[in-house]
Amino acid sequence: MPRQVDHESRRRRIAEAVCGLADERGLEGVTLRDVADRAQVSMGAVQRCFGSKEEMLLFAVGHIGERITERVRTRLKGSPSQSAATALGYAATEIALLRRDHRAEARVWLAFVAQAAVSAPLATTLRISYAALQDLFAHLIAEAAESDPPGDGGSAPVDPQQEARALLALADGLTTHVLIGHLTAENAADVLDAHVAGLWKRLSGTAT
Amino acid sequence: MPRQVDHESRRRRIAEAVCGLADERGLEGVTLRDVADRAQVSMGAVQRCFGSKEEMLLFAVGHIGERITERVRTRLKGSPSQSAATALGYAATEIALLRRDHRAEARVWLAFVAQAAVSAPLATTLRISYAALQDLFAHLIAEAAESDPPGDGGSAPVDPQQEARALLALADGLTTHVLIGHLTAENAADVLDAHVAGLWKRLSGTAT
DNA sequence: CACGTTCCGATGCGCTCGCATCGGAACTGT
DNA sequence: ACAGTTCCGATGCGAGCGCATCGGAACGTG
Repeated sequence: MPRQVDHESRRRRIAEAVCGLADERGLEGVTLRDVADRAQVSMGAVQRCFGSKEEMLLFAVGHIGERITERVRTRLKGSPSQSAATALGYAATEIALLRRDHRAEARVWLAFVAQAAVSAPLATTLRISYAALQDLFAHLIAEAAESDPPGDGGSAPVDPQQEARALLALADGLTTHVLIGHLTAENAADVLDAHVAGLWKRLSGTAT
Repeated sequence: MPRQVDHESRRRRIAEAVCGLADERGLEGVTLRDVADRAQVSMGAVQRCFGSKEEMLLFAVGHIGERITERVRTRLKGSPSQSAATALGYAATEIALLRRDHRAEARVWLAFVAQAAVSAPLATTLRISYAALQDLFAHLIAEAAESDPPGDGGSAPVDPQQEARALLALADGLTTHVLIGHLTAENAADVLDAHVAGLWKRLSGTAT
């Protein structure tokens, strides 16, 4: 068993290179040669790690998806004591990738999403991440709902899944609008905060 | 003044071809040759109409942007008698491009949005459409607010611009999630309806 | 220490791309 | 009719792409 190489770490490094290029020039600007250059490996190495360009992109999108999901999860675990509402706000802000240092991730994610609209395998990979995030949010909302039940009327039958869908879509839309410069990051943060506040109010009952 | 050709209509035809291809294969799949084929003109004609590929894409995105905005405007003018809330709901549904026959437009739009994240001129063009839509929504919301003022407390200082931003972002996010198959069109419609209903309730006062 | 296996950097191939070029068709004004 | 202008279809070019190929370097094993 001769010379062995840690394929997995190399694949991850290549994925990072893919993301860097996709951030700067869009998905169309991602070529095998440039990826190899940026990852400081030769083209041959890239070809050995991935059977084709598509396989490489698929791995990259899965990689970044995991990274985002993991960051949200970490954010939640890191501060379990605070109220569910606060946690929800943080998580939503995190998912909206509003911080400047996450702008790159957002651009890459958007590029993949657009491509997924015409590529079935890519769409499948993306759905995994979205499903994970939606579930995460839904559980968080359900938890908040039962830890702080409606005051009296018990009127609003808040559906955690539905609310999670809304929150996720809103965060995604806001991120997109910030990326193309239609909104500022503050605009988006305000909208998101207001939405979370509204959700929180509905959870804790209709009373003021 | 020799042979004259209706450049404008030709440009529009070419733009339609661009959209058709972008819908089927994504923006990367749009080549001058294929565009010419689909538009039933020669490559030379395309090159004469547009100085470069980028210019062609820019025109195409402006074209489809106008088409969407115009459709929403028409939808509103067509039924001016109904309540502002109902109109808002219709407009939002329209903008979310949820109907199956608008799926193509949605895919094309998404492709351009993603590209705009790394292309300044494209972003500028897109912002025009988004600004128009946001203003449209904001005016509609403001109108609804004054035609149906808060019942008593007059507490909630609903900001039309902010609400318009939220609605637009939510619609965009939902459209995206439907496109990649994370949500069904019904899911999205439900979420959108619920959001509009919530907004309406906030407009007409905090009372049940 | 040689052998066998695994790995990869360099190179080449076939293809497609956007764009430039140009000769002739199409058409109007005289 | 004919000259002048506008238009466009065909063709060529250089560049860049993804992928296949292969000879040799690197390294565990007997």
